[in-house]
Amino acid sequence: MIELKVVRADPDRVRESQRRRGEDPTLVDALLQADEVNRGAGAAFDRLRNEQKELGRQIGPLQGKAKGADAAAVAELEGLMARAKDLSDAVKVAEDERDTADAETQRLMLALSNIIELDAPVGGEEDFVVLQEVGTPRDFAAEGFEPRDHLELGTLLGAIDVERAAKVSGARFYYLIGNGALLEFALINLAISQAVAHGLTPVIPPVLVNPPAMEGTGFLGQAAENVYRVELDDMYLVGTSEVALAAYHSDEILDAAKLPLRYSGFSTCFRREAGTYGKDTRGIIRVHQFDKVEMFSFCHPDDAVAEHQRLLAWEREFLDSIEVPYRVIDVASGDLGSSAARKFDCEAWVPTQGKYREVTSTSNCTEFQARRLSIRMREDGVVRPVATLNGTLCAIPRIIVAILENHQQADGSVNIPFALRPYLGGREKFEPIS
RNA sequence: GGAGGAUUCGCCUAGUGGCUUAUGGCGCACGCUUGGAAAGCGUGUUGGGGGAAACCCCUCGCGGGUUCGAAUCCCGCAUCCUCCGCCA
Repeated sequence: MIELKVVRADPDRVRESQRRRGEDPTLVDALLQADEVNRGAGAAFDRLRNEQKELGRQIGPLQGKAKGADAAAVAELEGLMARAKDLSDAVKVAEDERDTADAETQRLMLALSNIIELDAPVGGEEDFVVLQEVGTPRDFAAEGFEPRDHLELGTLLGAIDVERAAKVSGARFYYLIGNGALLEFALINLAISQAVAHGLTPVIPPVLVNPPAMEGTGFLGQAAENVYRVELDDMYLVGTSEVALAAYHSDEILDAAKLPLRYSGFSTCFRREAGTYGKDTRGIIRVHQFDKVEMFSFCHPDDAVAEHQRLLAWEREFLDSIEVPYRVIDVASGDLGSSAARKFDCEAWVPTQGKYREVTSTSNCTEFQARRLSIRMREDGVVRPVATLNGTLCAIPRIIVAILENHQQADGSVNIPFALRPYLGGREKFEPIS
């Protein structure tokens, strides 16, 4: 959530942010009104409660005197008790009113998305700005053969089996087998060693989390329909290890001098992919379950923009090392998640689709998640929220798509990028199985 | 799944209904002392909200209840520990 003081002091800025996102700007006005009511109710409760406590302090000693059969004390006590009784009722009513007003304010606070960075391009999904293109797509026509798509290649190589996965789990599932499984392990090893080389702490987090963790990271808002819920136990399967990494330091006050704290989480990710019927039905581009190495940083809010660039650079380093053409885009305001103030995606070239497809994504969530999860820092005695940022290092299926399609040869074999070879026993290529 | 125990400030801890405005220690910060340090002494040290300020309110795992008044009594839940059962 954003800071209530900002909403009070500069409501126009928040309205503009909502507008650019294509979300409701009148939420701001509803919130301001709820806040007004809430503060009034809070002050009323405080006053009554103060009076009640003061009265309570008089009753105690008086009861001692009254026991000594002091008639005046008994009379006074009766008077005080009568007033205290009335006050008690009034306090309960005031407390209910305050709680109601507070819950409404809180509800609206949680409904507001993060304030976007003003430099982000304005518009919808198609209004992104291309920041950079790296590498050149191969000219398969010039090479004299028609490229196979990743599923055909994966099947030839004995690396991917979606037919049997459909039998076992249904649509949008897959087996990585043989070379496919080995490729995943190699990718993870490469990603983690790069992360460790940059000083990130590797983490294997839980993938089943409780409601506050999910809510705090911002995935129960507009993204809720894509989250798997384990109803019997009131838990959620994470769609990204970002959830477990962000919540790792929840309810903590970190030492500002020790920031940034950087982690790289490896976990399985689960996504319902609701509302994507008919999209990417072939292959493993859009699946319900996949493994991913994710970077996560808790940093000083003043450093967040620079940290965002750092995460982007590390994403690019990984893509460079698997030698596929890609571009970097600045995601438009209407396509940001509710937590993100700014988002950059890296999209790898997919030859058989003739276009770039998202493979990694990095978001600056500023203090939005930290407020919800209560992750703060102490700096010169002052306590304030940290900034959180996340970025994909390697989302397995899409990286596999990019590698298979971009490094394929006419005979159906696939050259292994140099950086991966050490993690595959020095092999240079995957060959079709007989 | 069953039975017991625990949960108070960064850590340890006192606290069985009203002088609790929560005790003491460790740690930490600042100061005094010192040639310098240690020790010693003094002061400060949970978060959050409201208010111009004085100050007020909330916060003793969480949620209810009893009461004029709850860290304290009652009920429910969560987490952790021990034992039993089951199990990778």
